[in-house]
Amino acid sequence: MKSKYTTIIDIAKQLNISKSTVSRALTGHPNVKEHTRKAVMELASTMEYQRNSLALGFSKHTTHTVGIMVPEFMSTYFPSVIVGVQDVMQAAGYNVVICQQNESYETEVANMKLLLSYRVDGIIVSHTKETRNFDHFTLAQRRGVPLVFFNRVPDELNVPNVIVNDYEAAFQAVEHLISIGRRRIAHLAGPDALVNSRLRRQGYIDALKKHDIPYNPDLVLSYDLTTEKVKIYMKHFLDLGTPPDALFAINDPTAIAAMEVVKAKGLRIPHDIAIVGFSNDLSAGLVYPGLTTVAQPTGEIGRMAAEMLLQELNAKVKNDYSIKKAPTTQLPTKLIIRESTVAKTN
Amino acid sequence: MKSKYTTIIDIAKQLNISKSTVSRALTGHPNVKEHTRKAVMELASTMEYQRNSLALGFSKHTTHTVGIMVPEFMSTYFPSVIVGVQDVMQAAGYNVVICQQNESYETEVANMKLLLSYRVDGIIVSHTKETRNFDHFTLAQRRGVPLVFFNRVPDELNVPNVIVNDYEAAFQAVEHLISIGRRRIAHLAGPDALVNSRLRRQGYIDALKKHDIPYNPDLVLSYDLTTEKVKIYMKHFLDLGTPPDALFAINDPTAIAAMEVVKAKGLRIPHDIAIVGFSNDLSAGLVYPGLTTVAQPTGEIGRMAAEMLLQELNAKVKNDYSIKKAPTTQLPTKLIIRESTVAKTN
DNA sequence: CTGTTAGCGCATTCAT
DNA sequence: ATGAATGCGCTAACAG
Repeated sequence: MKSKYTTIIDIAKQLNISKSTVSRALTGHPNVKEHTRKAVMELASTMEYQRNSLALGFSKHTTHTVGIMVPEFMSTYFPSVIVGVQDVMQAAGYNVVICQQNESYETEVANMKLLLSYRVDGIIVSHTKETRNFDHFTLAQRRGVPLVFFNRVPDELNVPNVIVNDYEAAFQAVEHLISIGRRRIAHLAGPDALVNSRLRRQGYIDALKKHDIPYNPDLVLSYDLTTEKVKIYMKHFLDLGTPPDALFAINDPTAIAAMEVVKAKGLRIPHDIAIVGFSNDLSAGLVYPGLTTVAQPTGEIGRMAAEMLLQELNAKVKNDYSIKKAPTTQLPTKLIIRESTVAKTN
Repeated sequence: MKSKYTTIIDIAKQLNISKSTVSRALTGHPNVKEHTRKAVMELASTMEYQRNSLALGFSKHTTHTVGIMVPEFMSTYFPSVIVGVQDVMQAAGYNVVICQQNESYETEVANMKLLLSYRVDGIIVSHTKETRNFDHFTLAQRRGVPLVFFNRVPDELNVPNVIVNDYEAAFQAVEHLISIGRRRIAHLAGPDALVNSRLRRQGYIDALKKHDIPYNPDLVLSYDLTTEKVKIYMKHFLDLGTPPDALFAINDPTAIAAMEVVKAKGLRIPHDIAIVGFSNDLSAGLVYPGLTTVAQPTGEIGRMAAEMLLQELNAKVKNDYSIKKAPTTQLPTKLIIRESTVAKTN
């Protein structure tokens, strides 16, 4: 099968020189006569030569391409991290391939195999909420493909990662609720399998403890991050004999879905129930009332993850994280106070 | 340089058979003894054999991978189209690689070259707002790589595409504003270079005409889709001697930014000014008041675009759109009426 | 400065 | 049912 793409052989034939010379001219090798180089460049341009990265990666065992795997991208969190990653990687001469898992473990495994089969040089990952088995990640490591995790970092793996202090951020968020006089604070938590979900819950618990508010398990529900469940669980909270006067939600979509339930029931936010989310999704500033939430430096998270991956890629001797501790970068969060906790005083 | 990846040669050596046999076993060729096949499969599994797609695509001139290029993904529009594309393409056995242009023409050209250099089999595209030159698209066509456009489809190119009836949808949206008694309807339009921007503006103009409302150029501004500009232009509208009593915005982010300006000025929505957006972004239902907007079937757009691309890929004889008309699919829109045009009657 | 050659991993055609 | 040989496009080592 003859491809429509121009090859260096086509160029070489036309110019009556060897393909090596063409290759050298094209890659900017010093040992090429200026005249020859110019001729090659010109012909390559008119013939619209398009380098075959498959052949190149195939023969060089390196593709100058990295993958980024995210569990979903319907919130603004992951897209803005991706933009940060692209910034840094492209500046460093790498291509970035984006894979989206739709929160499906199977898709995650399939995408990992896809990236490996295309021999990407490294991968930046945030795993799905379903992921319990991490063999596909260790496989990459065994193949010498460095990984950098962010946001959802498995406890089970010793890998370089970029995180925020979920525990501390949650602690502060709940302290804020306490500071505005709330005592019956409910928490809609994420799946226990997610480390950041566990950390945020612990921050919640410890903040209560610090302020001598007894921990009430009835006010905490872990759920699978689907909107329908929020409605059910939130209704359940509101139907309690003594309903909560505040809610700390695992993330902004959860908080916003909960707000809908509260408003539908005719309760006022924050008067009857104050609400805090997490991540400062774009929509947090748009909903009514504005959602108090923990801002994460998404672009910076992406850039840092990319920097860390570059470190791995450029290491003269590959880091072996089966024998030494993997580096971690912790970035600061910031509590953004809006009207869902503090009503505007006009 | 020795790769850490297992190859069919490794397997062949261990089993003392030829790599041809291994290849046949792995690809499910009929002519392999059951015993041999089983041995190969088992060893491949224990050695964690990972097929080298580079080598395969390289020798077969086909990669079973398609690209999708989107101008941005901070709104929910493009991500949900992508999910639709992935649905169909993955079911058809194709891999999907996502590229994001950040609304930059240069990035678009670079990403196109990236995809071509990786020899993707086809590409689904929505171009950036900056794109005026389409050579990178015709290049793909000349290379025999089929393209399918959606949302932003260049007039200049005869290519398969999936669209909605922007003209009709805009017409209806404006008629809705007229039906609630508005006569001074402003329009924040997008760049003229975008076909759908021009169509929406024409729908706006013709709806006015139909209802004998004189077209007032002072009430129409085309802009570059950056939030800062919305603030400036919207303020300008509101400062007019007779400010508009309604706004039809090119898209939801524009409408939402405009709402902020209106609210900051102490005006009421929809009482003083009614607002309509376009695309039914997730945030349209979250802002206060809820934004009336034109819903687009995003998932279906992605699925259709993928179906059309599969048609091209499976065509026994390549369609030559320099001599015949490219197919187009038009999907229905739906005006979603919320409180930004019709206040709730409690 | 340039040409020749080997080799990357795989499917495939041609032998056997 | 299996092995040997070929070619895909490119870079780099080697030879001049």
